[in-house]
Amino acid sequence: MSATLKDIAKKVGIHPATVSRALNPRTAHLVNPATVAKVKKAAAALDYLPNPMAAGLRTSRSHTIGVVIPDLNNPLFPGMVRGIQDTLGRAGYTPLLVNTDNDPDIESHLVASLSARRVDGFILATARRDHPLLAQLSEKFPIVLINRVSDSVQLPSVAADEQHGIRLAIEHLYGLGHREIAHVAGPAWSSTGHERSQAFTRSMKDHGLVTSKRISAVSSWSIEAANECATRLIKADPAITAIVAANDQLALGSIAAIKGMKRRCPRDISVVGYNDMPFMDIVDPPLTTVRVPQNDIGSEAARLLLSMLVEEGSTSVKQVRLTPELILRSSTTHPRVEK
Amino acid sequence: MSATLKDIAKKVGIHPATVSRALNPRTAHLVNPATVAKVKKAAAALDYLPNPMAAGLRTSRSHTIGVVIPDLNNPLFPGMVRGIQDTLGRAGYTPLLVNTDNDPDIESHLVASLSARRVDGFILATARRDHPLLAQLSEKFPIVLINRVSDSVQLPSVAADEQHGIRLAIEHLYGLGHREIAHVAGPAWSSTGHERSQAFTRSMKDHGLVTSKRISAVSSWSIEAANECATRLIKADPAITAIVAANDQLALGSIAAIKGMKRRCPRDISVVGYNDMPFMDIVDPPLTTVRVPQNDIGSEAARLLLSMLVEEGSTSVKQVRLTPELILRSSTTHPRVEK
DNA sequence: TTGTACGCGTTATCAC
DNA sequence: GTGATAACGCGTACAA
Repeated sequence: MSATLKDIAKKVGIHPATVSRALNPRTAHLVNPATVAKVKKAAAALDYLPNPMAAGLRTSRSHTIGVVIPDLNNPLFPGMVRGIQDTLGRAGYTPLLVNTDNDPDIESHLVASLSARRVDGFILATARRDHPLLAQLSEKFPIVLINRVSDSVQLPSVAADEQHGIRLAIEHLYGLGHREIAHVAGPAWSSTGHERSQAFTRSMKDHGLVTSKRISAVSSWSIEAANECATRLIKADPAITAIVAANDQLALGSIAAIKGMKRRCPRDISVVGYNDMPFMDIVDPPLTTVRVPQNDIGSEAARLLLSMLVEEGSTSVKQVRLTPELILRSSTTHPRVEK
Repeated sequence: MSATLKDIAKKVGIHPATVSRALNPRTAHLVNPATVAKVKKAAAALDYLPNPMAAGLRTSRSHTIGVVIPDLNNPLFPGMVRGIQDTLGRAGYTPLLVNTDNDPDIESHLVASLSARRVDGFILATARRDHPLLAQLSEKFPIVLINRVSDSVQLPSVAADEQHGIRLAIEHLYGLGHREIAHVAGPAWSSTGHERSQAFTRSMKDHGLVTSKRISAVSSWSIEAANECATRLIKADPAITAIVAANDQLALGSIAAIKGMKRRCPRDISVVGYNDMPFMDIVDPPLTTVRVPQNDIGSEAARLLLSMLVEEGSTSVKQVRLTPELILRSSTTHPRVEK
């Protein structure tokens, strides 16, 4: 039990309402500066902490944001979550973090329980392209999507510029002399997988390169799935000299496939990843990859949501795209000269 | 604005207090089963969600737990956090997660703001061995320490059995034939670093091996620091055939040091890590390491804290130790036979 | 078994 | 510039 407004009021000899006004920055100007000072001193002396439940009950705002991600163990997310935590925290908001494990039922359940907690808004990082929940939810709450965009509903979002990222990868390979480039694509249900796959096709076309039979999608974002997928691609077309993978796990699987076929990366086949997860600089070979600014995505999303919380009226839907960069390491090199 | 008890009461035609009793599992037995049924139906129809702020204001319990970790980006923590989230969530509690970045000032600040949020308890994963905060905090709140124990105060904790983990590593190396084993220890201020270092000395003694001049502590848990540290150790004593590192990062730094001295791991020097971070199976060489059950540490800590919340009276301080296991990979082998 | 009455700590709206 | 008062939604001792 810590001190309350009433305690301070008693100590200073004024009414609790005045104490409330004095302590609230938005209303402090209505109060005599001298009494404000006295109140503040008394508050510090009693080490008063405002009770957010009482305030929330009155104002029906919890200063709390629901953050829904698939899985914290996926190295993609801790960076984003930190970005969110840091900017929300600075603004006096607390993120409530939950994991869906990519299960729509669990997701519905968790979103419901966050609603019960009276969150003031949501940041959603779930990856499915279509989701019935989105439309309903966005009518009741301010929402920001991260690391994905929505197909159906038009919603505020913060994501990497996938088109640009994939282009960086292909320009790099093209510059090294590669022409026979394949794509290990992400699952079809995934928003990022879909976008990167489309970006691949477009960028290849822009370079005058063919993609037919050179794109194959995995069923899940796993090393094993990518291993199979890449093996299939290489067997189907032995002329391939480079692979663009839709993320780092898929790149690692592709490298495993290359090794499994007794060929070498990058000597025989170059590989480019996507995301730059931790430790991608010390795998074998160190992975050339497109780095996504994960922290920035998180903090930008938080900023966007906070701005939506103040200007309720604004109808414009902001869709922020952050620019990725290519990190050059050892998994890419010139294609081997034919003997 | 969702429905309230009053709305349900009006719909059913009874008093709000009765609705409250009917909906609260702990008091439902006081109510006519027939009216309970009617109330539940009405609640579902209006999709009533209890307002936790109002309940919390009344009961002064927020059903919220402060979870304080150094940095979510450190791969050690996501697993523990998931364990915490999952078990707390099942019990109707919500974790409030904050990062200290190992800065005591930031930590004090965050703990204060979590207190302001009226958390019902704390799970602390901060690593410093001594911390003035602990004693005070533990008087006001139920606390569980994870991944560390406290030197000064006797507090409930959940951590890995470091003694056992280090012993596994040394027995493994000993069994391979190693006798000249060095230890790249963690920072002195770190609880785990300290414990593992002590465990190393003890286990070596138990095997009749000498440790003098074979232990050196890094100043931070970084690959670079370990690189320097291991280089120093090897230069000082070229007879060393194996290194036990206090965690995986230090193991990676040690391997880098070995490579940097134009020697090979494991051919010239074997290395054992600790933690089994993600991707340690695909670094070069794949790392033999002691796996800590991170999820279990988290869920066990949550369970412990929850039990403390119900039985306020209990004075016994539980200190749980979870058993790690050795993961055999390719960074260890027989010592090279002298020519 | 159900209704009454009150208070948790805060803030918004009056009136002075 | 400040005080009085009511209300946010819920839980609970007490009365009926």
